[in-house]
Amino acid sequence: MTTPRTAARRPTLHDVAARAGVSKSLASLALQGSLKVSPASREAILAAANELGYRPNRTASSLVRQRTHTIGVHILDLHNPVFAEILDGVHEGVRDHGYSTILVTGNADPATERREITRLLELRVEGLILIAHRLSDDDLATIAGEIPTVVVTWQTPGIARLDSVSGDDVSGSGLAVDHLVGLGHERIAHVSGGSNRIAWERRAGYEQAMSAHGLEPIVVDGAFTEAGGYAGAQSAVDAGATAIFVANDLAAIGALAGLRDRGLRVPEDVALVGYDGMRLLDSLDLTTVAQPLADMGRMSADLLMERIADPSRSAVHRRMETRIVVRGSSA
Amino acid sequence: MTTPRTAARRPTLHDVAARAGVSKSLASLALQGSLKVSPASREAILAAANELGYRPNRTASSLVRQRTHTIGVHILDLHNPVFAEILDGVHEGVRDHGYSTILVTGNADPATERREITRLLELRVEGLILIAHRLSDDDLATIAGEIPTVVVTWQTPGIARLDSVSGDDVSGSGLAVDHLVGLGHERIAHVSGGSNRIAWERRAGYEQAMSAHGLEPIVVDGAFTEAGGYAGAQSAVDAGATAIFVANDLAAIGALAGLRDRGLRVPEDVALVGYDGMRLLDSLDLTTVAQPLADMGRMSADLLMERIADPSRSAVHRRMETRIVVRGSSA
DNA sequence: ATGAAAGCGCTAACAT
DNA sequence: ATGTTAGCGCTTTCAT
Repeated sequence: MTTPRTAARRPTLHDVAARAGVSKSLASLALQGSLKVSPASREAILAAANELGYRPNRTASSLVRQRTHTIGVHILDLHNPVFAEILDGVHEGVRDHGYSTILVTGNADPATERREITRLLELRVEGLILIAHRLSDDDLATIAGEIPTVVVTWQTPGIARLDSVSGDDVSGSGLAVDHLVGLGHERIAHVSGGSNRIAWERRAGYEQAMSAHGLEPIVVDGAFTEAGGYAGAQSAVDAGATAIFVANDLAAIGALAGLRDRGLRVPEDVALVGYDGMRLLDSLDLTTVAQPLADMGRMSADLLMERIADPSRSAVHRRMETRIVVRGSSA
Repeated sequence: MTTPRTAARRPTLHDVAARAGVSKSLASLALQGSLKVSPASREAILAAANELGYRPNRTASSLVRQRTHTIGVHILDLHNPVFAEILDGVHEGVRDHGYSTILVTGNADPATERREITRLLELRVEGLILIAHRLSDDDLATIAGEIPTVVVTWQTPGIARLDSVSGDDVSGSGLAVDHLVGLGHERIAHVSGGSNRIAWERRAGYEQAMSAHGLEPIVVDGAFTEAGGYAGAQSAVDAGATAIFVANDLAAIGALAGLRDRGLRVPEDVALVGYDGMRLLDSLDLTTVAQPLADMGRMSADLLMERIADPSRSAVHRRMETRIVVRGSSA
């Protein structure tokens, strides 16, 4: 237990110095572990700090140092485990470079998201990693012009200084189609992910691959959510599909439920393939197009550090390798 | 697009004031939307701020205001969707009271966690919400003595000023056992959640309920992870169980896989019940003991606000209502 | 090895 | 309605 303090006010460096009988500056040096503080003073200062329950005030030190050693991270949606897996890599990378992170989320609401990212900027984070976002290109350009920024999950070419890390969604979808075709399926439906960049790319990849195989595409509306997958899968079977390629893993889990509630078995009656590669799908025995999630996070941290070192270099866009992980849902 | 700035330095209030031809203080007032600024000045100031791409520096304003309007939130593990659901409630509650949040996680590693929470304190957050943690009682007491703090998911009685929001894990487990007994099961196994407070309580609830029904408890080691549930479920069937009560939902998903890989069907061969009530389980058709997750988060924000208003009131511990949600895995 | 002084960017009396 | 002044808690020259 620490020593009681006089009501509200937290002890400051001034208090510590006074108690140790030294100047503020010496106390500051000592707490930073400087070598030019005599052992006696150091000891007295450390003891005083301890007795008072002193906590350095970072807002004050950031202000004078003009550095926060902090990276701001925005996550689109905490409910999708995919983002947590990307975040693992981000954390590891950022920490290795001696930075800390502040995490915020807009809960997939554009207005909230904008507010939260603005707050990060006002907090003077030294870099920004956006694990998916709903920002306009204008906002994105403004932000990237102000502070080193990297976007994970897709690329936005044409914005100066904005780096990105993404998978190749077009070819990834092709992998899913090829796999299903290889299994002998012809009526392969795609449950889309809605109206967003990633959903379009995955859909385009699906359509390209289908026509490359001389097959008729069957696209049904969906969303990157369980509910979207649930309804989408049912529409797909109504359209006569024997195999379904769902736009992401979360929706694929919903699709599983949609099929079950129709009394259909997977894979006997309908084959199912998802997209993203979240770990949970292993337990569910669902085939998926897997992205190297943690590596993507790690890579985004690395790119960010490079841009912090050289803020004006031209934008770099990294495409990560995607592969298909075949499991029981398409056996 | 904003006006280019002279290399690195961000514009300050000083720059804005100079450009608008007024004093710093007036610029400050205007940007805060004060009414005692003439329309002409206001306009000039806003225009200048806009042209310069001015962003208020929060570290500076927090320092002088002695307030951050920020609540620190620690999450044990971002991979477990349960925590994201609790967080929804936290966000909503905190926002309603005019605060923002800074989110950190220790990734279930005690050392990292301690560092992250320390950082929150140094950042001068005005309150702390711990959505599960691995802190020692000593650390917890120190922190709660310094700053309003509430722990979600379990209670730690005997620490002054430390509030909590939790479910009743003992009676919750009883609900699971009662349900399974009602279905005619007698060989009901429990896959434990490891060596932690919550796991012990759920196990104790299970054992109490079993003996109340005159049944022999069968406890096998597990963990709050998919891997734990996978192995645990297989041990349970080896021990002759016809029904399995798993310590949490994530492990229950693992259990599903474990049973599937043994060629066992759910619920025909083995009935399965989880604990937590995460939304995902609806899609998976898994029965679970559900806690009102978002409500728990919301409640923790409310308690925190009450404690901020009255820091010295005695600790309050809220127990939330738990209920069983029956689905196909125990039909 | 130690202290005095200046100042980071901002706000809040207190003048006027 | 607007400007002057004095800090918030800290770090960092620059003396000594």
